[in-house]
Amino acid sequence: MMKHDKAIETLRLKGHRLTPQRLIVLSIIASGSEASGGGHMGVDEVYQAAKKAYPYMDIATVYRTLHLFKGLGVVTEVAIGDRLHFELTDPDGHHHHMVCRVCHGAFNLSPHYLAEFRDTLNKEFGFEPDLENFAVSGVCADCQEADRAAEKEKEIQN
Amino acid sequence: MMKHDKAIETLRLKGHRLTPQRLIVLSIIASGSEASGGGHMGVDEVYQAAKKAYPYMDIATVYRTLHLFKGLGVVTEVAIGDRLHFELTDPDGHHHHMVCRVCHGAFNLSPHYLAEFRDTLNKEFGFEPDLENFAVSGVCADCQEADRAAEKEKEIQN
DNA sequence: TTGGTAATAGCAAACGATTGCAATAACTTT
DNA sequence: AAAGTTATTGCAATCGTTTGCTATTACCAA
Repeated sequence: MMKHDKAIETLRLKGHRLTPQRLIVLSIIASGSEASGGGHMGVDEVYQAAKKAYPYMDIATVYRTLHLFKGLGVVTEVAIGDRLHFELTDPDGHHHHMVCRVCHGAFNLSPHYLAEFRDTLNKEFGFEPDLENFAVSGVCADCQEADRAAEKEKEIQN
Repeated sequence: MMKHDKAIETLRLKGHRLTPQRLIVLSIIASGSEASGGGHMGVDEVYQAAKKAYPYMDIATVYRTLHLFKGLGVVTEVAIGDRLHFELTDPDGHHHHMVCRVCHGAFNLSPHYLAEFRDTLNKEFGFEPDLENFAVSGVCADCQEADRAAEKEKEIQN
């Protein structure tokens, strides 16, 4: 609710137009961030929901709107299993993600785990990393466990 | 030359067939890694070169071959500005990349800068990150400098 | 050396994502 | 309130990449 209004204000301040399509996408992302699991929404998920509210909605508009919001810092993009997902930007400061390559789950990662890494790249190479939308791919604890169990199963069969 | 033979051996050992297409792609990647700048090759770059050696070469074959090689550890994939690039895997141990969002340049990053980060994720969350193909996006020192110069230029005009 | 078989190549269609373009509609100005 | 300006939309074409299918071909065994 509050974030909603702030996002709309941001749009106006930067001279962008307040179209129904943009408001729809915004409200979908906002609701998605509170309901269901994780808060991330896939682009098609957003598109399908938007079509319900406004049947002429085009997928290109969804993409353009999400990228606009991303540029304004209203939403955050996170790549989950090679597909783009979006969520409302965390107002309490950015967080990062660990994305499991097996189950495609996304886990939050506090920024302080990366602060040192950023410092090092800065000082050693003068390189300024984009860590706002940072996500590491890997395998989560559960999937590692499941994998170990499957390995054992295999051994028994031999 | 040497890496070449080792890669071919790896193919055979894992039961993959030695097709002319695969040998062509391998030699192109190998030559690309030595010549020109950086050693990374874009997929289309590989495709165009492969067509010269074998005109019937298909882009799908190039993709499938590169992914096969990647799975075997023969080549390393690095995402440069949202496009996939490939290089022969560094035999002296993996290295990582810093990719500049502005000039699309890729800079090598020694693995020891990430060792601590991996340890932390492991211990804190049980998460095993995929750092073999790790690349951070950001802005390199030169482009930061150019950006600052452009800013100054702008101020003078006002 | 030949024949059998399974992996692979080539083609075309499909995917998710982006872009060019003409028509529309949100904002500004009067 | 109406007209003008310009951003934005919807559509279709296109991008880079992946996938299903059938014909081909590398490899193994006889």
